[in-house]
Amino acid sequence: MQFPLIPTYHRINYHLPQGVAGASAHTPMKPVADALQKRELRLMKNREAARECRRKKKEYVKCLENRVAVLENQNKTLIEELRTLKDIYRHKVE
DNA sequence: CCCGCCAAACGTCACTTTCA
DNA sequence: TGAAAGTGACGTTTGGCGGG
Repeated sequence: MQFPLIPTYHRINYHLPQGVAGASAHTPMKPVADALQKRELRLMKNREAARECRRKKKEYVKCLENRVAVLENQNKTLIEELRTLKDIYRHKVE
């Protein structure tokens, strides 16, 4: 994979809100600063959201794995029990 | 040491879902 | 219905480990 010189998400004007990225010398710079600040806030929130999302997913997967382990044990026990009962039955009919 | 490789964690974007 | 939160996908970074 090619390593981009400047990753897209580090480019200053990347995906600024509509009508802001191309601010010319004639337009005041404040809206640009506001938009940048807004973008930074959005990125920060999303960063944290992504972390939380991964944490929850990891926890969920761990729960599922625990459940699998429990069910596998139950299954083993039941198979063993069935074997025992079959043995008892066989001895009775003999 | 210094690589190359791998897995896990990360940041961002784009899209979806939720909720006031 | 629009803003905010949640999440899948993708590319990047990081840290550990074995082999030369």
